[in-house]
Formats: sequence, structure tokens, C-alpha cells
Amino acid sequence: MRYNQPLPIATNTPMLSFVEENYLKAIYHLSEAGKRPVNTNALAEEMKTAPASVSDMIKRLSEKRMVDYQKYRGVNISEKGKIKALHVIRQHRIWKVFLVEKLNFQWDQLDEVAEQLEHIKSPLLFQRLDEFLGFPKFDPHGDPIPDENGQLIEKRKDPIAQLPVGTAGIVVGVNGSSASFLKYLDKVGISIGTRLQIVDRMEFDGSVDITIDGKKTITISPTVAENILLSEA
Amino acid sequence: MRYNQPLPIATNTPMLSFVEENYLKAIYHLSEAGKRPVNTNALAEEMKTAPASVSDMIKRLSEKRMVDYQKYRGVNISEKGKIKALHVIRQHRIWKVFLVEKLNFQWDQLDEVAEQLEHIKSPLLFQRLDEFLGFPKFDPHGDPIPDENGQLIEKRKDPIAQLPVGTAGIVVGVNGSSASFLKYLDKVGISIGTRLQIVDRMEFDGSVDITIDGKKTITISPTVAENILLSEA
DNA sequence: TAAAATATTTAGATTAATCGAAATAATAAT
DNA sequence: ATTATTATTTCGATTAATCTAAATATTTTA
Repeated sequence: MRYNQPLPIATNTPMLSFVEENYLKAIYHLSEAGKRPVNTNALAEEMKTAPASVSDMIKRLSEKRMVDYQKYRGVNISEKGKIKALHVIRQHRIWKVFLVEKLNFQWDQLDEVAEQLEHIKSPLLFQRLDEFLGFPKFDPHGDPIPDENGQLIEKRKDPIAQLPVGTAGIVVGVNGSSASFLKYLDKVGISIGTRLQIVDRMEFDGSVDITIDGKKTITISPTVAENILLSEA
Repeated sequence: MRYNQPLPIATNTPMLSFVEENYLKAIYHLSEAGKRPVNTNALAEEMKTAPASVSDMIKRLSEKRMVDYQKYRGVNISEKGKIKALHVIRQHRIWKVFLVEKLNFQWDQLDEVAEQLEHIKSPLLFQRLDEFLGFPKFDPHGDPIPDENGQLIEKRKDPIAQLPVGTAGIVVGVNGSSASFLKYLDKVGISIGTRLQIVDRMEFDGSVDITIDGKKTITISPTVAENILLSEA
């Protein structure tokens, strides 16, 4: 079926269908995680589709030089494919920032919508949206947002619980997404981008005292400390 | 090809593909404009597709009870189809407001992107977006935004040039979209939602004096008066 | 009202994406 | 080094959307 998608703006990389983009994203993620060729079954699992479908699609992506593929040998993403994938990931993460910061979405409502929005074709839209959001570097899960060229400044992100007393950093994400946890963070004034400093740790239970934005100091439970991710800054 | 679209949230109206939605929108618009059955050729023209494709698609939409159709007799949108169409139109216009108000898009860059965004499936997204934008009633072209139920409060919108002296109203749109015209409007402080009053009209050339937001009064040329649309309020 | 012109539909093909079942290759186990 | 197991690919079909060319209707015009 034809997509009625607008024509490519800049045809440096050829236009891919939504589905092709999703495969590329999955291949990228799986090869980052597992390192070395992605096997058909894993991809089928990830894409919730039959292995036969994966074989078909991989063949087509290979013809488009988006992946390197040899029969029975699994698939590796190509340089072109990587750029494409990072492009989609960039758009996905930018939308997530928008949904959380501007529309007050909760963590667990994000992906369903972002997975649709990420495929919108409009460089202008993303430039403007990026600007509107203040050029965010991390999405609400603390994952880094690649730049237009697919450059991705990977920074360590560690739970407060694993950092030494004295460490200062920016909140770049949280683990989990329970509504009550997010409400708690909201109440104490912590969100993505908030600057925290670890001022003390109680040895007997792992509670931590933190200073928020250099203003008030509060004590957080070990569980909370485990679930707030900081990045040096 | 399958869409990988998310499953329908509320399955009161069945899930339609992007393309089906676009046809419905076109049928709705054409039947509003021309009144009475939409003929195949007109639809083919509107959809930039072959008449044969239109026949095929109409048959499918008819099976889904989205249109009433009899061979060689043209097609009428059904009640179900109308609701669907208005839904898409609502989403299109809400996005347009967002693009102009938040991302500073120009009038002529709007439709290309809005036509992609309008098909996103997420009631929550549109609730929140609507709220974020302050529940706008008109899009940047002055077209009314249907509510969630497809109710559409049609209001007259007339060029200033055609309204009598003394009339007050809200700017609900503009004709045309030249960059320089928009820049001019911006300079004099007129945008969607601005309240204007017509205080005088020069008979010899049709220039009009208007008061902007009850504050300053300026004179606009007949051309400008022709291209600013007011709605009573 | 019959012929000419126009509009619409059918028929047969094509492409993207999918699937299940059968065939084949690779890997693990004896 | 065979055999058994598992992974992967091929084959044949299906669905949505499209197309061109040919066949029918409808409408217009003489």
C-alpha cells in the first residue's frame, strides 16, 4: 500500500516507510545492547512479528543499503542505517520531552504516542520544536537526544544511591514510572534538569540528604535514591 | 501493507487507515462545498489519484458504512463518516494552532505538517493539546474547530471591507498567506483573537480606520481590509 | 431518440507488508 | 561424525492501495 507520505525534503537518505524506520530502530537498539549481528528471531520478537516477515524486510533494507546482511549470518546496521535510526530516535525523544514538559504526560503514557509522532517528516517541525523546548539534551527517561547529525553525547547516568557524598549533578531521568512516585517528585520539586547535590548518606539504611537547586535540603529514602538518575554537569 | 497503528482506544467508530481518513475528509469537504453527491472525478482530482482508485476506495468505505454509495450515482458521507471526518478536521486544526502559536510557523508551511499530524491516534494527546492551547475555537485560517463530538459552531467570518462602520469583532483569520502581509499584521499588533472595531471608512478609496484591542487606532488599506476576517463576538 | 461525449466501473497487475508451512542451513548433542 | 535441535529462509497466499486499459453507464447534443 502507498503511504501518501510527503516527498522527502532532502533526499540524502532515501525515504523509508514507517515500518522500515521501526525495523531500523529495533536493529539499532538490539545491536547496541547485544553487540554484533542481530539475529532474526530476536528481531521478530522485538517487532512482534513472524521470523518470515523479518527475513523479507531485512532483504529490502539490505537492498537499500541500510543494513549489511548475509544469509543465516544475522544483520548489522550500516552507517546510513545508523544515521536514519538515530534520526528517528532523536524525534522520538524530542516528542517525549514535549509530552512531559508541556502536556504533563506521565512516564507510562509516553511511548505509545511518541512512537507515532517520531515518524512525522518535517525538518522544520523538529528544529522549531527543539528550540521551543530549549534544546533539551536528555529525554524524560534520561536517555540522551542525538543531534541533527546523529551525534549522541553519551553521559553516565547513575542512581543517587550509587554516587558518593558530595557529588552534584543534574537529574536526567528516573527508573520506573509509578504515578505515585512521579507525584512525590513533583511535590518535592524535582524534575528533569533539576540540579541536586548529595550532602549526606545515613549508613544504617541508605537514606540520603540532598540539596535541591542549591536551595532546600531534604532527606530521601533509599528506594527514591535508587530511582533518581543523575548526570555530572 | 499493515499499518502497525496502535489499536483503537474506543472502538465506537472502527479504526480507519490514514488513507481512508483522507478520503473521508475530502468527501466531507467536497459535499460541504458542492452540496449533494460527490462525483468520482472530483474526488480523484482532490485526492490526486486515478478515478479507478476512487471507485475501489469508495466501495470499501461503503462496506464500512462510512459513506452511502450507489454505482454511477456518486457518494454521500454517512453520519458515522461525518463524525470521523470532523474528528480528523478537529485534529488538523488543533495542530495548526499549535504550529502557529507555539512554533511560529507561517501560514503556508502549515498544511504539509498538519496533514501528517492529524492522523495521530491518541485521545489523551488531543485533550491535553487542546488544553495547552487554551481550547481554541478557530484555527489560524479562521476555520472553526469542531469539538470532540464533531459539533462545529459555524460563525460568519467576513472581511473587514464588507462590514459596516461601527462593527466590532474578533480576528478569526486571514485570506492568503504572503510572508510580508503576515509581517505587517505582526508589526501593527494584529493576530488571531485580536479584538477590532471599525471606526471609519473612507468612501473614496475604501481605506478603513480600526481600533485595535480598544487601544490604538490605525488606518488600513482596502487590500488589507479585504484580507482580515472578523467574527462577531 | 440516437449518436457523441463524458463519467464511472470492472478487470487484471503491481507493490509493501504480512503470514503459515515447508525446506534448508547452522549449531548442539550424543 | 552423525543425528537431533533450533534458527532461518523460501514458497505461496493474503490484504490495502494503487494503476492502466477496457468495458459500461450516463448525460449531452444534435
